[in-house]
Amino acid sequence: MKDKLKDFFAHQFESKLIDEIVKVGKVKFYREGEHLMSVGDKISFFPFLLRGVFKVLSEDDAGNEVVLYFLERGDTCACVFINSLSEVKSCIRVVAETDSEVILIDVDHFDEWMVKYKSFRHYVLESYNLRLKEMIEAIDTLAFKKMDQRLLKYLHDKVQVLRVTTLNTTHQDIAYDLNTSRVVVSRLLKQLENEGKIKLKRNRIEIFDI
DNA sequence: ACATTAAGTGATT
DNA sequence: AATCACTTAATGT
Repeated sequence: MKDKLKDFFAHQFESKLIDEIVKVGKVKFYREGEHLMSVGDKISFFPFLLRGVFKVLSEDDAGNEVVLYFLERGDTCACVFINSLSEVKSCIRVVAETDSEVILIDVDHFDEWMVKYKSFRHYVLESYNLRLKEMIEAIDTLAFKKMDQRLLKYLHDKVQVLRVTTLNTTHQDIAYDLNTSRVVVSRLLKQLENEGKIKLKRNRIEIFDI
């Protein structure tokens, strides 16, 4: 297991840092649908995603939720960084899209590593930048795009991160992720099917070109 | 065969 | 684009 981790980080971090990660990190498995973090959770660790896909959602008091972006191998949750420094509670929900493997590091190491390791600083700033970009993209689609375009982006993103052409999901689940109604999703999907872009079956969507 | 859940559709706001 | 009310289709027991 340790060698596996070393290989995983080898191109990213200096070896001393890798040793520390291996020493203090705890590897954890998440089943599809399990929460890595819920709204209101106190953040006591930060994650490196080793395998699998997570989706990051924003959720309000009324229970409305919207998918912001997906996380994949090598990613981390930048929202955590903001919160790592102070004792803030999570403003987002992170849910496993597939069975996943994560290495968790206690936030206590964060400050120290930021000072000690250049590669860590770079990694943090880079992923922060990346998440910010995705966040802006998410805001953009939410504010300016109509539902048909939002659905297209959703399907596109999902196919990309999961590296599949067939999604095993229901119209209702998509509706939850986009915070709209099932009927609307069904109609828009039907339209895409008529355009020859997808093929619909029960609990399944085959995607040809998006 | 029957019940349950997913998906399709017209009409209305 | 949302909601209602209803139908049809697929799937599990």
